[in-house]
Formats: sequence, structure tokens, C-alpha cells
Amino acid sequence: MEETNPISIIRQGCKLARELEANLPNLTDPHNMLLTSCDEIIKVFNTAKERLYTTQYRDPMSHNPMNMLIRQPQESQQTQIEAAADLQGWLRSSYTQAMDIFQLQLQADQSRNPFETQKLGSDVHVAAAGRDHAEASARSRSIGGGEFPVPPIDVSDSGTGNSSSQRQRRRRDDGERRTLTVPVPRIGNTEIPPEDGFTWRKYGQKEILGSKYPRGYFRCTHQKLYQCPAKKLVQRLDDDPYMFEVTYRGSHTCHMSSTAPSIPPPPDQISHDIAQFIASQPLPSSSVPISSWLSMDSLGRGGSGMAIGGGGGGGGSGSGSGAGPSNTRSGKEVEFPVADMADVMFNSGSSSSNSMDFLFQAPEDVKWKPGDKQG
DNA sequence: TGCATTTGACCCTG
DNA sequence: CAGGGTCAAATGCA
Repeated sequence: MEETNPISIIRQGCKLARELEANLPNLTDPHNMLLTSCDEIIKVFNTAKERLYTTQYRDPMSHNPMNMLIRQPQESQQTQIEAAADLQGWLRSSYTQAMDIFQLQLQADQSRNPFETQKLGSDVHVAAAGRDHAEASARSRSIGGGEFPVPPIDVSDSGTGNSSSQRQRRRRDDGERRTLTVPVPRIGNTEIPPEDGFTWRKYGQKEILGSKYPRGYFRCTHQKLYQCPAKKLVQRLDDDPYMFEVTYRGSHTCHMSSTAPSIPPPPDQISHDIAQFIASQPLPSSSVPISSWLSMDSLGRGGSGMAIGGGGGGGGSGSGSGAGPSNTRSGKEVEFPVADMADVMFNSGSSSSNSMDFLFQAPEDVKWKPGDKQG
């Protein structure tokens, strides 16, 4: 009765995710439904994760489920592709769901007292300002779980905009922070914090008491230009180095500013790159079976070459960021499409590109609405 | 040259 | 006062 094959479990999770996705438009009670469904999905994938840890798959490379899929010699290539497609489908669903939940939160937050903290479930937590994050981080571990950056009311933050004779360092209480935990690539450059479609500039790093890993401080790249107050804190979890806890503070106003470019910087930057890529490639639309994607040679090249965030000298300055051609796979014969896919998905190794976004972002799916206030 | 990261010091808050 | 958050000079890269 109990399924022990991780792949089968993952498939089951994918199935659940797809069901949820299919039901999304019909939800009468979105929050409860989403909570329940997400919990289920999370459970299934946690089970799969445990299986992966406790079976022969447990080798460094197998931390990456895609690698696990690839490295099963007994599985036919077709089976691998199917499994990868399932996984990819689920991940895409997760991303979509996350965005949907985020939207629901936005709506709820706006219709209620905007200051009211909202909880979405056991995996979700709001770390009130000043609250101990370590505690929160220990609780939240799932891909789908966690919170999403909801624009607080304070758009006036920035602390740097005010004129003053003295250095102003208002550690202003944002009222709330939105924290979520996200997985990091288990191969490649795991030092790079997960991308979220926005462009961030690191402005600090600090050792945090009681934490093994330092906390990185990022602010929106457009802070100066558009006084965008968005910030995020990225910290690796003590008990799971493959998970990052990302705390968002402030909301992105860079795409709302009247002086801001008509094209919203973050997501559209991605979209722009995607659009360009799509325009130059016979990239299938979202209606094309994902398994077909997997066999597409072009995938790898588009994914790894895109520079979204960090950009410039950044990228860890020598961290071997893959934003350049160095990471492209030009000339490489794609012998194993799944491997290629995995490589793109988990081994972007770039501080400035979001391969996952690229892979999963179907324009109609991504509903990232940072700082959406106009409703 | 411009932009990003690094890093030590400073400042704020509990 | 301790610890977290931010600043800004130094440095590196394209």
C-alpha cells in the first residue's frame, strides 16, 4: 500500500498539484481550499524527500531530484522524461499557486485592515518585526509553503531619502515582514540566493547570533532611481543548508512610479528576455506538452544566459556567475534532454538569472504583483 | 567608468 | 548593552 518509490510519490504530488491548478478557477473558498491542497501536496513531497534521503538515491548529486531522475539507469529514457515532466509540471504549478496565494493575500490584505497580519497555514509564518527568525525558519520548509512578499503600506521607507545633516539610519519597523523558505540548487553554486524575479542589490551581510550562516541584506536595484523601498533578507537555514529563508520587507514601487519605465523592471525584464528568446526560438507555448520542452535543445541556452538581476560586475564578482556566455552551452550537443533541463533548472549558477522563472514562467501563469496597490 | 559586492563601522531598537 | 540593520569606502569586474 505504501508507495516507496520516490518517483511515484513525486508523480502523485504532481497529480495533486495539477488537480489543484485545475480547480483554481472554481474555488469558492480559496484560502481554505488552497491551504488544504497545499498541505496535501507538501506532505506528499515531504514523503518523497524522505524517501530520497533514506534510499539509495542518497548521494550528493541526488539531492537534486532531477539528478535522481537522470541517474536511474534502470529507468528508460522515456520514463525519465515523463518523470521530469511531472516534476517540472509540479514545480510550475507550485510557482503558479504561490503566486495565486500571494494574490489572494494581497486582496485580503487590502480589503481588510492592511496592517493585519494574515496567516495562511502551518507552513506560513509572519515574522513580526523584531521577532526571532530562527524559530520561524525551523517551521517552514516546503516549496509551496511560506509567505509571499505582500506590500506593506509603507512605501515611504528608504530611510535614505530624507535629508538630514547626519546619516540617517532608520531601522523603521515595517510592521511586518513576509518570510518564506525556498530551496536552493543542490548542485552548482548554492551560495547564490534564490531568485524571485526582482533585481536586488546586496548592501550588507552580517553574522547572526545563533545562526551558522550569515544573513544577506538586499535592496531593490531601483531604490535610488525610483525610491523603491523593497528589501529582502536572505539567510540559509541552520538545519537545512539547502533552504534559504527569504524575508521581504517593503514593496516594490519601482514599477509604479510615474517616472519609472513603462515596463515594470523586474518581471518584465525577465519577460523581455524570455520574449526575445521566444522570438528567436520555436519555443512551444504553454499548451505544448512539457515533455516536448524537455527535448528542446534550445532550452539550456536560453536559460543560462539570461541576466536579470545582479547584472553588472556583480554576480559575486568572480563568483563565476553564469550571466555570460561562459555558462552557455553553445556547441554542446544535447544528448540527454532531461539532464539538460536539470542543468538549467538547478545549476544556473548565476546570481543574475532566474532559470526557474524562465522555465516555468508562462505569461498567463505568473501573476507576480509586487506592490500592487491599485487593485 | 559605472555598477556591483565586500566589509568594517556606525546607528537604532529592544 | 547586545544584536540586528544600514551606510559607505574599498575593491573588483565588464
